[in-house]
Amino acid sequence: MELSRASTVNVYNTRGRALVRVTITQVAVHAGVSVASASRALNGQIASAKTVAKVQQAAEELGYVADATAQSLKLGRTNQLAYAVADIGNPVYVEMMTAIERVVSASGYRLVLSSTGTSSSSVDVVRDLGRGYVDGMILSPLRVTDELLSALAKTPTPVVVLGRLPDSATLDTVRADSITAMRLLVDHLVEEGRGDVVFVNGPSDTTPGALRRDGFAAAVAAHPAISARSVGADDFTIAAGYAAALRVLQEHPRPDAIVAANDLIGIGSIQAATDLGLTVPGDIAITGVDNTELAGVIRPGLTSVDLGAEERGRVAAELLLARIEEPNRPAHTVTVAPSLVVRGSSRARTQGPAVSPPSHRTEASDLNDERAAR
Amino acid sequence: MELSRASTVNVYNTRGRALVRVTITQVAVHAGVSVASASRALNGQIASAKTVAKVQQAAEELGYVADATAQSLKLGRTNQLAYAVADIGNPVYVEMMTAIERVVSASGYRLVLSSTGTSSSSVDVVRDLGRGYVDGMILSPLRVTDELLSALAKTPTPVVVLGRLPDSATLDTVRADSITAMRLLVDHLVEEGRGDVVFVNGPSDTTPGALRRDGFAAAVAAHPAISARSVGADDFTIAAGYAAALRVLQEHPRPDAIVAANDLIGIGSIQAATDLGLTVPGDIAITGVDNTELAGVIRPGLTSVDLGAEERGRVAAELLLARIEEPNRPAHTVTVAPSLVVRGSSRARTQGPAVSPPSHRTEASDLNDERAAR
DNA sequence: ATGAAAGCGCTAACAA
DNA sequence: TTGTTAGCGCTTTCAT
Repeated sequence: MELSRASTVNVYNTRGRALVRVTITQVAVHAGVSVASASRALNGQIASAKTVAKVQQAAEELGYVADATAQSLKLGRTNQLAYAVADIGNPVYVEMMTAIERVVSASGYRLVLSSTGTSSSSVDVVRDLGRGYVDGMILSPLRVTDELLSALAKTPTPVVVLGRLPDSATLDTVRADSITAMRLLVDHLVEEGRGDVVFVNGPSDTTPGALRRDGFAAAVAAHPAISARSVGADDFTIAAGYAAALRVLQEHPRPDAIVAANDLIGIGSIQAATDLGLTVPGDIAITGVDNTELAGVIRPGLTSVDLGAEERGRVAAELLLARIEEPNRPAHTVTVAPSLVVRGSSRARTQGPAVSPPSHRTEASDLNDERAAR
Repeated sequence: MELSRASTVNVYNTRGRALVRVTITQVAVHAGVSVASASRALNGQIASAKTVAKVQQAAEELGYVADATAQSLKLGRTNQLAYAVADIGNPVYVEMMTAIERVVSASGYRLVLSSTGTSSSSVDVVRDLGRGYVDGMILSPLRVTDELLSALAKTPTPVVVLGRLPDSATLDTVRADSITAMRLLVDHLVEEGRGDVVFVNGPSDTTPGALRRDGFAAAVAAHPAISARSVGADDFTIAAGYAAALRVLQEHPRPDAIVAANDLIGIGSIQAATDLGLTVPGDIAITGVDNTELAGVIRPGLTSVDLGAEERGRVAAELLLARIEEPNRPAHTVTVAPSLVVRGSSRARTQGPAVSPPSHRTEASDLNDERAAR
């Protein structure tokens, strides 16, 4: 094992730790009953009070905990569900995870998070989770390939997909409505008097990238008077958004609005504009997508369209629980409606610095900003 | 199942999905061999080429995947490790997770993330993971209680703790050096001519909160000439930091420096100062802890002390792998040295807006800013 | 090289 | 109410 030269390492004697696993057989022997009685006593099945007492004391004394793999093998379920997501660095996925966790833990499941991004592909993750580690999984794939669809079709484990799938795939799915979302943003900018809009996308070979690009194209088509085009950032991150926006803002003529494909790109765009000495929204209006907490925290506040991450997570979890309960039920596709949240970054006039807490859409202080959509 | 009124729901017919799990027995029958031969063929044990071919084809045709729980029960290991963390919304934990994942996946383990924050306590998580779901775990507890120490002592699963433990606990541990970290920050601020410093802590009943508070107190004790005090934010978040800083900055006399207990509180403090019409660093210098990506992204850049999250994660993973391999080895405590990263938020004079990409400490553009520590 | 059989730790059906 | 026993799916001796 290599350790950094900068580190200090101390070594202590290991106390005698109980690295051995105590089994139910040992508990039964210790309590003077059969393993069946021990199992029943431990699981609240019918057993005499005397037996229960003896077994519980024996279990306590020996530090018994039931082995999860043996229990799972016998019972055919693990009481574990997985949320598999590519990019846990994006706050919107953390928000979804929190919503999912709330629902599944209320139903007695533990949620484990599988990060598909780093070393393994989503296909590997689906295959692996399909081996019985979990009773069901919620998948947020960044790219939907034929290989992934085939893995999804083959896995015996119930799956719910967050994101768009081809119509041919009849799986439970929860989707955002990118078309409406982009229309809300473009309509808003046009209302605010912007006429030269650039869409700063993430990678367009990802599902969200393709959908938001198409949504933007459809939205601007409804406004023949404005000028619009798209560029791509390398990633859905602040740094990539910064780099892409820097290029866009140094062109001539400079656009008067940037529609970023997500909040991170939008925040990078605000920083780029500020570093170029431009004012937001005076010189340039900037909007994001996802309405993450950061959008309310940055100055100026980032106008963003809320894709309902919390609701999508919650619904996905509910669909998964329903499918586990009834494996052959028809597949559902749920589309969650977006809503626009207008903040300072896209208004026609700048407001003076006001003392108000950074707000998120769930906070009352934000309600003034919010506009209903659809 | 309840669905939001705003949502659209479509229902399709379910294609006949293979919800049944195919076992190795079925593969063996299909291939015309015994289960033992099938197992050997599948696992690369000695078997004739003919047998291997037959078995592999049968497995392919039937879509066989070995059941994880049965395999785990038989082999006594799961090939899974867990990272249990309270607050996955904090980017520093994501950074650690990424480092951990890199190490463990190189050794053939899958990493699962257990979020201890939301519904269950860390004690529950330790107990649950100790049931055999995983071969080992890395724990980042926010609070170290006697109950947690007792659960840690009892679990048969190898554990590495990220954070400080009482000296009586002889477990593998990886720690940051809060004392040195806070000293680096305070020394830097004094050098820059600041003389009235407020420490905006997170909850001081957490381990990081207590350590950073003590570190700050020790650091200011070395500078009798400056005035210093501490206040507490409700949480290690941007919003809580904003609220706490707002209070501090409205007092008279106003301090000329804020030392925030982490970057999120520091960013909230910058926003609060800006919203009050103060300039950073002109009117007030602000520093953070953790050197997360956000510190390089915000304007002005947030001076921060890097606690070595990447290294701590990597070392923790290495310690865990070493312990799994050799369960009775002596316990190691590794302390990772901090380093100061100076950015615009704490300099004596403000620099004009410069066009440079948002930088993180790993990027070359940041090297100019960085000062070696220790 | 292959097959029969034991057994990982647990729960549940059946008998007593 | 309790104990005996089968068996979840897999790997691995042990014979052959």
